[in-house]
Amino acid sequence: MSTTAVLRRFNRTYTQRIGVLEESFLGLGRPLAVSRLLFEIGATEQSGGATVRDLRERLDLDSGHLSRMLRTLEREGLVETIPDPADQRRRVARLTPAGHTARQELDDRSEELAARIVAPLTDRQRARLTDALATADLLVRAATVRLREVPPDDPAGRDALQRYLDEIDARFAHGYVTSGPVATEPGSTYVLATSDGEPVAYGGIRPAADPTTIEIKRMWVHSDWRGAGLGSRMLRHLEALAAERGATRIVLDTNEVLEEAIAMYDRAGYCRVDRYAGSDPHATHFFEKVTAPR
Amino acid sequence: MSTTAVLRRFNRTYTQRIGVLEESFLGLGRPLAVSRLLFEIGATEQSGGATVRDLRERLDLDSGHLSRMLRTLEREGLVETIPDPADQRRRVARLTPAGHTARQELDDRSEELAARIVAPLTDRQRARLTDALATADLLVRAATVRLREVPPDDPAGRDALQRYLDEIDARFAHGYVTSGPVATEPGSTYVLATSDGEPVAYGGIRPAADPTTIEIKRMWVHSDWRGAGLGSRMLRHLEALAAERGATRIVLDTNEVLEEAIAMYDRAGYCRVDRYAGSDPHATHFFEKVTAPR
DNA sequence: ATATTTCTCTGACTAAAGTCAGACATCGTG
DNA sequence: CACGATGTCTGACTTTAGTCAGAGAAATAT
Repeated sequence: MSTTAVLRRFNRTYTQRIGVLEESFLGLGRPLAVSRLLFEIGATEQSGGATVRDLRERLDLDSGHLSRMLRTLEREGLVETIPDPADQRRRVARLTPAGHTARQELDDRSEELAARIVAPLTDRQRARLTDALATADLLVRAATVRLREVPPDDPAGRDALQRYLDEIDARFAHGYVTSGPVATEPGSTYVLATSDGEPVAYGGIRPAADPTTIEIKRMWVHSDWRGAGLGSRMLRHLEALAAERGATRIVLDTNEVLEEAIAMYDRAGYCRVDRYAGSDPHATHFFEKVTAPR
Repeated sequence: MSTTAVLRRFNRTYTQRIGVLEESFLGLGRPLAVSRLLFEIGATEQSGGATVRDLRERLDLDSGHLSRMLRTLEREGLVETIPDPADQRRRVARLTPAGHTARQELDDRSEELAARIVAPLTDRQRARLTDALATADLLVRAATVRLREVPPDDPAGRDALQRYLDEIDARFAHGYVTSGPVATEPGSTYVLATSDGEPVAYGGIRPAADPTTIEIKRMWVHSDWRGAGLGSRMLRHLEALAAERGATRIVLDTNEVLEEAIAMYDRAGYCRVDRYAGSDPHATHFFEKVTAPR
């Protein structure tokens, strides 16, 4: 069966068998959406609560609708909203002690529901299901990652860049001298991949000396996401951008400590070349790929 | 990570990433539930349409609610309902030509959505996802199969019984003499497992001569469902019923052609014994299991 | 033939979800 | 400090969902 057929069949099974159960199980007197909201607020607690805007985006709700649900939860004494000290227009929602209790209850119910669903399975089946769902989870997440261009000084991009540097630093036995944030170069473009708003991959292109050559810079994939094909997807995306800009040759450099990256470049059809002009002084491996002129 | 944790995480991923997409994609002006209904009616077309009762069960809807949705579809000219010739109280719903078109459109959209979801994946990833979802589908279905007691003359039970006999017949090289429907024996209980209303497993118990012994009869698992652990689940269920009725010993017989069944009984702790009184004349293998008295 | 059960339908609701316009406060910028 | 942008809220809806009682027709049991 084709992937789409399997996906569609699974979707039917899933919504029918599990979606339905969920609603009847997690209601607890409240409408399901309100329960979900309570849950979501709780999920952001350690970072000091969520702003209304965050919640709206995460749950994809209308502003009026969300506001009303927040009032409902406040009336029940489960949530309190206070103005964000950093910006008084914003309001952050936080759970009250009673809210924590209610959320814990929800969590318990959810756990119980999951336990009930898998209860009829044998240990071996349960292990197979765990495996299958973990794989599916990773791949569905990977498939729905969003790539978008960001300015070089975008905070999420900066964050990704910092992690990239940290990792080289941590892996680099000889102590890597962080070169600090790069200045914006004309013609360079950076792309950020996010999942649930979290940066999961980053990379960019910049023109090289030769006008038909473009250099790929600062490719990074979040460590939790290695092996999900995100690296090659980002690479293909950047190659497409380079092609749009008329490049027929792509170069890039990397450091020997980034073994997975090197393997990926090999797989993606890059050839090892000598150090090229303009490469990073700390780089140890150099690649190029010549693409057919359009 | 535990199975429940993986299941819950997957559930979040799935509803957030795919559930949401689905609604925006498959609405097409109609409320989603109406679209689903249209789809479901179409799915039963080759068998001459679905009765209202069938639809109600499959979609788990209130009678009034469903009736109104059917009127909506009729008003749009997509569906027509006619009294069931076999039973004039029932009504069967069928798609009109326009309904077929609308359903096809839905189907296309659904296919397109699925294709879009998997588009960013590489071939290898797609294959992994297909695998994982097919496994998860089977296991989720298996986990949510419903077991219920049925009277010996329940039509679904009869159907299951017939398939059981057919299969022995087909496999039995020497030509099996079908013994016809068994008369209801006092104290016997039959259990039917259904998935989407389809019988997928069947079995029953009946008291043996010895009052502390109960015999398990007519265990059958749908061929599509072998290997999903349904057989052992049914077996455990019947054993529990037998225990409730005070049995401390369970016997059963089967035919050598049903190899998987024999393997299952071995795995489930049954010992091979000699032919016992009251066993089926065509049976070739006999088992017993002594359970601790309560 | 009468009573009972089964099946679908309508009426009359309540609850939840989702929309849209605009009020009001606050922030950043020139 | 005026001005546009941003962020949240309320009011005033419309649409879907979901419930429940009971009417009326047809089948089945007594």
